[in-house]
Amino acid sequence: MPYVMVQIPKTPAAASLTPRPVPTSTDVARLAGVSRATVSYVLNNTGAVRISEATRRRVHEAARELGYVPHAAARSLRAGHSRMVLMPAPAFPVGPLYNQFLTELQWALGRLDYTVVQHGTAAGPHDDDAARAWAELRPVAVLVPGSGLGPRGVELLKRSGARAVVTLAPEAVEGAHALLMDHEAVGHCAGRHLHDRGHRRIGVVVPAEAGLEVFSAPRLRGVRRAVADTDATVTELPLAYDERDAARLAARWASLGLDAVFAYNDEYAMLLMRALQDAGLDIPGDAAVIGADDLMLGRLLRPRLSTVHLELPSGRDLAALVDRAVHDPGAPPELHTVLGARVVHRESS
Amino acid sequence: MPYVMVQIPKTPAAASLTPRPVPTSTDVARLAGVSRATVSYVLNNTGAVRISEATRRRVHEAARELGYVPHAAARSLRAGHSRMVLMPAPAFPVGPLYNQFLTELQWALGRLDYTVVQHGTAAGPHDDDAARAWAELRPVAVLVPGSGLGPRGVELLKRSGARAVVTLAPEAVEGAHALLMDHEAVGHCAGRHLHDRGHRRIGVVVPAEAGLEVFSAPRLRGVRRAVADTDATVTELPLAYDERDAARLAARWASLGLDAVFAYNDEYAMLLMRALQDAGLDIPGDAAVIGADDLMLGRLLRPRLSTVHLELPSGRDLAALVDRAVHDPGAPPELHTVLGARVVHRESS
DNA sequence: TTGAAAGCGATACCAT
DNA sequence: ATGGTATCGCTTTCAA
Repeated sequence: MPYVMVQIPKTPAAASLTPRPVPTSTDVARLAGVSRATVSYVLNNTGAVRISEATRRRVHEAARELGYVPHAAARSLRAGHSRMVLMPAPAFPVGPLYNQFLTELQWALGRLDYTVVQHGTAAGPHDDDAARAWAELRPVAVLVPGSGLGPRGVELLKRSGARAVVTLAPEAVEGAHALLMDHEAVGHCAGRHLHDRGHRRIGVVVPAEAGLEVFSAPRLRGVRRAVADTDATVTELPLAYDERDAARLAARWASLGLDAVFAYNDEYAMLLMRALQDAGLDIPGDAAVIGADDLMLGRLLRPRLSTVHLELPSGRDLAALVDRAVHDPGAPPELHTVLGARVVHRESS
Repeated sequence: MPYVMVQIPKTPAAASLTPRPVPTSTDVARLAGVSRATVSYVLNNTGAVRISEATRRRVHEAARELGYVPHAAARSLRAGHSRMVLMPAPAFPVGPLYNQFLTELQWALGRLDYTVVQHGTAAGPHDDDAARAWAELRPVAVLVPGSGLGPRGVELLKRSGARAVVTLAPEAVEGAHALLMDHEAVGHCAGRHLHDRGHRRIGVVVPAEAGLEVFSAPRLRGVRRAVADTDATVTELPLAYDERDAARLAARWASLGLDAVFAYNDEYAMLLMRALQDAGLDIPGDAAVIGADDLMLGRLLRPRLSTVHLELPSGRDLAALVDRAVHDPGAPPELHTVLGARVVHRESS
């Protein structure tokens, strides 16, 4: 590590030679002079059993003194279930929109007394190994962002005790609840908007970055669908998220003969718009530009960036869905369409 | 939920009336006609014990047929340890920089065979409850972003078996390894840059958004320190991340009598710069602006945004630190300074 | 009001 | 080469 490094001077070297074993409820019981059962009763406030105030105090005291913390694994092993909601880390780079959604969701599930846990192992395409890794933790519910989980994975999770499996992706998976993020609708919106405003030769930015095809492909399809049966054409425009590639694209803009572009999202839109302007093109005169995600960013550009505003489900609603599903695992999968897409027309289109 | 909803038509209603219990190693043993011990040997490829090829096949077969997945809780209970690295969700809104760092880190730890788990419960300021919640999971290591964990929390985690506690914050915590993100250095950089270029009345944006004080306070201090013993003044400028507030600030700009501003980061810088431009001010003539984080965004603005480039530790390095610490829990805490900060001078300052 | 003991699922030692 | 069994930490039923 190429950084300054300092050893803390004062270090009681002897302290950790024999690291004390982690205190268990047995230790607490011994110190308090009661049985393990009593410890459990006191610390869990078991209603059905009455324990004298004096004993309670002694137990709490002992627990505090030892720094006792119950062992979640042992507990859920005994209980036969946990309240862990597992969420694999998304396989795609997440934007601010999605991030806020995640935060909200975690908070909402926390309020419902679930423990939210993001598992570092993402799902490859139809990857049963990933599903198995998640299943080992015996979560009560699994929330999978993006594709990558197949029907077999869902079955595996359910057979491992997951009472609810929810996917958050463009397409539903057999057996799982689905929050359908209809990215085709996003493209469709944008495409129709551009067509309505008289544009006929439409470019669609497709990010070169890996992991984004999940979103970019349906968005492209959406544009195609929007102008099908018209005289408009749709041209795919691969673009990496860096200035050089944007400049290159801008340089050959004239030769492409396009009059409008749906730039995948606001960030790519900004990148491309800047490159086009630097190449001397007028926005929207020479080329209309529209992004997506409705980031603050777009409002600050000149001309102000038109965009497709996306409405993600609220964390509270999704948390409620999970809770419902956990309570009634037998219920048939719910399929929700959760991407409200609408054009916010500003000045760039 | 205000969205289209569809019930999947085909639902074998009877299938889940009595949800089959989750298969255990006992079930596998029974089906394969062997003992649980043998099952364990086979599935874990135990080297010390030799099992006939025929038996192995039968066991694997049975496991596959039942969809058997080992129970992580039971396993780690028996083993007395796990390879879970726990990371509380950061309490502050994370930017793209930090996000990429996290992704890289997860990947690197995964390569070292750790299971990375993000716990939804963030730490309040010196909140022992949060620490307790994490300790219940008996992680082998805990990685805490931001402040919020006190020495007591560290002690609690260690007494619960955590072999490494690493904080990622501006200040070290007694007993824990620390990756010191020296945000004061960021402010110092920016402050000195502005001063060197002849600016004397310096404003410093302090985001109004909650959770950001952890970063904004030391950055402000850094600027103050940079111009201490000079004739320059430093003015604190509270700013919410929205256009209205930025416009308000821009409107009273003249009355503030400032000639330069360190805008906390590139996003706030863009917001403010736009507002100032809209108010008719020339950048950098009437007001020099510098941001931080060196986002792509800044290069696309006109004038191009000067910024403080931050060098975060590589995920691989941090993963290595964690691994080292896990192997030698007795070692004294390492203190690393991990924010390489340097000014990238462009056109806005 | 409290304690003894069974059992959750997986593993590893010690027999056979 | 395989099986019996004690054990990890905790909860809960049943007895006292």
